[in-house]
Amino acid sequence: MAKGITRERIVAAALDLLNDKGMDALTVRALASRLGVGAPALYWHVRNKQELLDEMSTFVMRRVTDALSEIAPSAGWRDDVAAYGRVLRSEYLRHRDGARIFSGTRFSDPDVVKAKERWLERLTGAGFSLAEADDTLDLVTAFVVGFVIEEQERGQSGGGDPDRYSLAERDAWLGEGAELVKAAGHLRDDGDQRFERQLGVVLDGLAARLP
Amino acid sequence: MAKGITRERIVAAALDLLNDKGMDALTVRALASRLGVGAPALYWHVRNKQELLDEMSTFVMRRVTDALSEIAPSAGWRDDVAAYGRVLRSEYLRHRDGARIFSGTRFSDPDVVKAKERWLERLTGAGFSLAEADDTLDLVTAFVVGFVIEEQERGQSGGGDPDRYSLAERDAWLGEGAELVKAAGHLRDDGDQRFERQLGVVLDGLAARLP
DNA sequence: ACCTGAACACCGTTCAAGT
DNA sequence: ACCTGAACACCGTTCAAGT
Repeated sequence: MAKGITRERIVAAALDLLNDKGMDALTVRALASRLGVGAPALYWHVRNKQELLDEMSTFVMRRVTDALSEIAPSAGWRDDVAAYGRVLRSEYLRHRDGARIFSGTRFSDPDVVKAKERWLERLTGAGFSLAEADDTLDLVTAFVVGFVIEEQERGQSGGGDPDRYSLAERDAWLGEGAELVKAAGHLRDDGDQRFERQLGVVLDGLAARLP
Repeated sequence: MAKGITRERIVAAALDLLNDKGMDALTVRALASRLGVGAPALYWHVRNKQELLDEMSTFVMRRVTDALSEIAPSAGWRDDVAAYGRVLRSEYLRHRDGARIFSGTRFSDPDVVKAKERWLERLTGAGFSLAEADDTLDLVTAFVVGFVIEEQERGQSGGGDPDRYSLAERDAWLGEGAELVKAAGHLRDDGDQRFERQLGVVLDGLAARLP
């Protein structure tokens, strides 16, 4: 039943399965059964599991570039770069462990890479040299990836150690001699706010490079 | 022969194996045979594979904090934070896929977390509020993690597609309509230099938050 | 062209048994 | 206390065979 397996349906089901059960449970057999077929059936549409993972990455990155290209160029480079960072973060957040799994992966689709062109145009148009524009995108990407990896690790830490991040338990676990660490833990606010603040710092640094 | 397997020897051998053969080849059986014992022997010293991976993370992070505490406080916060970033990067670089594997992981040793205390002291002493100091360390950590993930992915891309990153092939693969992307690719310099430049941007942004 | 059934080599883990 | 041998359930992948 529900036949007509296609490459796209496989990728979509794989992303669903990843969100439901996590990376360890993303197995060829579980994926196949979710699609109502036997495991070997998938090998007709996909060379091997690695190719499936690559396809998933490409799908996610294509969503990123689609979302990015829907952003109308705004008043200045600062808002544009901020929007870039926010979109990248929110697309990573859609998928369990998205930043760790889908960052720094090679792309099997040239269009994904070519989407960078528009952003280099905007930034060089705003007064950045090409090298600076390239650095800018790299830097913001690196920050977002690192930020969301931490964020997702903390969020869905699931399973083994549920209240490692409960403040009281954490304070006790830290013991003596870490008063600032404890106090900082209690100050720690919402992920969105921390992201905006830290993104602001990066943008300030970039602004300092412009005439 | 060569008995006397201990927890530390297991972790060290696991890190060696990771560097030699990569994450996929880091299997309990391969690790055991490298230590001259059968696979079940490891389960006397370690509860399961996840605990082994946690122990590896803790080991790596302890090296980071050791390296960090050997840095004498310098003239100003800027050099201190720069040194923090450089040490974190170089320790990640010691291990294949180090940034992806060892970032954002939970720590099984309170001392590793407590090492943060010294850095919060330095930064608050330099005029940052506690919240700003916490943001500062988070931001630099996030940047380094994201940067090194990309760097290591590119570096040892090994296996399947060896010259995806050869410039000529890449230009051809990109096709038409991505002239800035191509030009930026040719401008791209050494990883150390890109790291220092981008770290400098982050530090400039942090400086803008100080009185 | 697309899928199944059976099989292969390998994996993490357990457990009785040895020393 | 520490390790082995044999076994279990599961994994990715292949391949002949079905339709």
